[in-house]
Amino acid sequence: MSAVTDSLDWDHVEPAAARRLIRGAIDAFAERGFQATTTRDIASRAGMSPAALYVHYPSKERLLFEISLYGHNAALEVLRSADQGGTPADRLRGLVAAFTAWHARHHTIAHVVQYELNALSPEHLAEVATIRRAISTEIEQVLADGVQDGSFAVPDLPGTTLAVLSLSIDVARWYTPHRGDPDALGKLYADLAHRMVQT
Amino acid sequence: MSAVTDSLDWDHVEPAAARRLIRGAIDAFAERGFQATTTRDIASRAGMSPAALYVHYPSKERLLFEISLYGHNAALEVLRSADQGGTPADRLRGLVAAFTAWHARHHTIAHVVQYELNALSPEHLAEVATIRRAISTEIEQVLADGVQDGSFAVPDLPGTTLAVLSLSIDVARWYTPHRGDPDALGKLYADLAHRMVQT
DNA sequence: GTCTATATATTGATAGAC
DNA sequence: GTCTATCAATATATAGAC
Repeated sequence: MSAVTDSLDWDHVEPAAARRLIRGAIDAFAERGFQATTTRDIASRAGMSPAALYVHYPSKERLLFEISLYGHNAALEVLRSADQGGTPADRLRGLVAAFTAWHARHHTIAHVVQYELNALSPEHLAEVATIRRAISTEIEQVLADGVQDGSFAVPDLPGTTLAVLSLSIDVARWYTPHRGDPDALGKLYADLAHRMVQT
Repeated sequence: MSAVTDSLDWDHVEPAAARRLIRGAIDAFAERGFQATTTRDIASRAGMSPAALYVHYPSKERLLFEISLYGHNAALEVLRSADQGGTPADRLRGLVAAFTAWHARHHTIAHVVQYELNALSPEHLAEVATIRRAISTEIEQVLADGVQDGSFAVPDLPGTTLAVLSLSIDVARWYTPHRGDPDALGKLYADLAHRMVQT
């Protein structure tokens, strides 16, 4: 995984105060949830007064949207970068390993991305849902390719796609750094996902 | 699955007003999350004033605890009832099918059970965590038995236990009734889980 | 662009009548 | 056991000085 596609340091956010707010919001949302997080808490983590937050973002929801949008795009990019060609088996293993490791390595933002969707406005949710469909399609296409060339047996393609995605996504629910190396977890899950579909 | 062990109609809660509060709270917590749910909303769903809630429960958190405790016990009971003996493969398939179908059929309460843990008080969380460990042990033991008799190949027992649990638990995140029959989903996931570990 | 101070709304929970 | 009325705390967001 390249350093660029895995970059989640929010260096593109300017000025630095806005970046501190994003980082503070991610930590707060992941720890306590969107609704339980106060703007005072976010501002405090960024080292400023509650009022200063509104110079950079018009609402708490907008902060969540920026995080969710960029996080979803980062996850999609990781998947696409991981598709290195080769047999469907190789490709599936690469996708699952990368997607799983991403959810472990970036478990804080991944938690916000996967479990705070219902706090988004309907318009913002729709925008994020487009990216989620693209993520799902990446997995489904590889499974379909494996069925096509006979290397996979998948009686229920949508259901199995969802199951493979579930495996990786649920990592954001339980992962903490003390639970092991993200890449090792990625390899384990790549193996398990491959076994689920191989002929 | 017997009607008794799958019963989640809260008939044991008396009087009826308290039962209406529990049911209203489950729907509200699942729809909006614990923090975003107001006591007014819960009372309104139960057809009473906000003040009447406190006659039956001392706090909003206590309502969540009652739901979480009973929900966890119901999930554990479903797992234990599903262990009908036989080969490790038969037992694993039975456990995964039942546990998955339960999360689909009772996706509303399952969502509260799985995703509102951090809203519990430390004491209440500790009580629920005991049940969660028992649930995990049920799966782990069957996998260990399969390794023992040579029918399963599981290089990482804790990691694979977590992966099997993830598959079922994540159902509570995405399932809605229009996404298919709970029992059919259970059978699909039983098959996928079995393939993950079979030699 | 940050601050202090505050407007305005809403929250969880309580008091007291019936 | 339910109600109306309300308290006290806290929330998001804004006003205006610097």
